[in-house]
Amino acid sequence: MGRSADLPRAAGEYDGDDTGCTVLHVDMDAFYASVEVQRRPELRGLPVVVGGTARGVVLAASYPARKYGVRSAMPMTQALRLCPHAVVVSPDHAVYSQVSARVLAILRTMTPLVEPISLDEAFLDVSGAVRLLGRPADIARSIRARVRAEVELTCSVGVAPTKFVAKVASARCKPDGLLVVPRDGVLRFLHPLPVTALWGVGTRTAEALHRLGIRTVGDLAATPVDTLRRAVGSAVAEHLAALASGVDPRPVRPDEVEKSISVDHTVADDLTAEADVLRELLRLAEEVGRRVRKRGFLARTVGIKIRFADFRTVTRVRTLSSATDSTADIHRTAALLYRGLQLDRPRIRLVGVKCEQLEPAGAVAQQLSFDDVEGPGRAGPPDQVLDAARRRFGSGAVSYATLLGARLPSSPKRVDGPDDLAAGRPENRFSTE
DNA sequence: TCTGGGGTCCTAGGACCC
DNA sequence: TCTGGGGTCCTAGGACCC
Repeated sequence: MGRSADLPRAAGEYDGDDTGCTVLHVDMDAFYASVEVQRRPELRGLPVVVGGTARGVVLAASYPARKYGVRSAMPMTQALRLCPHAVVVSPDHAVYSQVSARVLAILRTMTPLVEPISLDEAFLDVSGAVRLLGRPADIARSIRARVRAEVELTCSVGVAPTKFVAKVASARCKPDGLLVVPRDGVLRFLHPLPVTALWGVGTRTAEALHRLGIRTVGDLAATPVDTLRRAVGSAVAEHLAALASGVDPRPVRPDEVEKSISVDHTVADDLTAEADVLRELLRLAEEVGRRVRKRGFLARTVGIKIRFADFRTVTRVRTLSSATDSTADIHRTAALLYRGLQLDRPRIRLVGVKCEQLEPAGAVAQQLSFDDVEGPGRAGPPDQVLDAARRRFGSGAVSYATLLGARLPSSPKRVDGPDDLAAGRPENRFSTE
């Protein structure tokens, strides 16, 4: 999403010689904004900013908007100060996913070795495709032409011997560009770049490096690793030293398995009452549980995240005695962790729920007991019924009565009592709207 | 200026076992 | 009676990426 450092444009600098290149990095240009312009052609040429609420950040900015200094991840309020006449569009992830799938389908006709990084970015290992499809640079040109013709969007492609260099190359030729960095041009290409171009150098690490007088990738390459270790820790030091000398052994991995599933939400108005927080935790637990079940996982660890009005953030996790995919288990654990914080009159802006230590549901030995014939922690029929109803009737079709209560405050005589409401306890009953 | 939501990886301390 | 070092698991926080 163009989050890397703003690098000077250098299209064509090394175009042509693709000796030693096996990796392509394909990056859609201003992806969400471009999709919105495509859906509404009257927006073409206008500053378009895709972003959520007043408390949100910019998810994508069209190139006309970038002329005003608007960037991804910038607070929405700041973006609108820079560009007051920007057209603000709410994100529509379902549509972006569909467009992304069409792009990925094109990439997979080139090679099965496609590693998606996000909806708008992917790496390709084309080392096995050259005999069939031609040189890496030709494959890159072919991808750009087909994405333009079939999806009617532009992308930029970096071609290089490693993932990291391919990624920097695509950032350097945006928008609508192609940049090839041959093996013997890697150091010449990397060393003049600012250290912030390195993968793994954010605000903090950049500060630490600047204190050592390191400003460019070349400076970093010339610094002893021991010096780096003292400044940024050994793992980061070794990682950066390798990247700066052009070494990046990470292969393109087409099938990464996720290690955690989480949902968090910044509320429009800070929460103060425990009942409201617990109700939000239930809503999030439902969502996380549904996704864990959809992926066929069981989770051994459940965690919460709480961010206060002053942006201080705390996390708590608990490892369960047996893995679970049940909304009730997830919510019960989340509520326990929240109560354990013993907060005194908190003002909370963000609440999150996370499942970790995921295991394939089939591979986990379920310990059966006599009074729990479904197996401890396993989703009982209610979760599955809810999941099925949502698939069939839409995500808003069914919900826990406690959550409905939040939307229907005046509903008369409900099935769950005020105690349940206060506790935000998931009842196994559900309602259909 | 006032900071989303989805993730990954690293560090460091403490518990516990051998 | 006092004390060692290594390995693994758990937890909290932080940096970073898209």
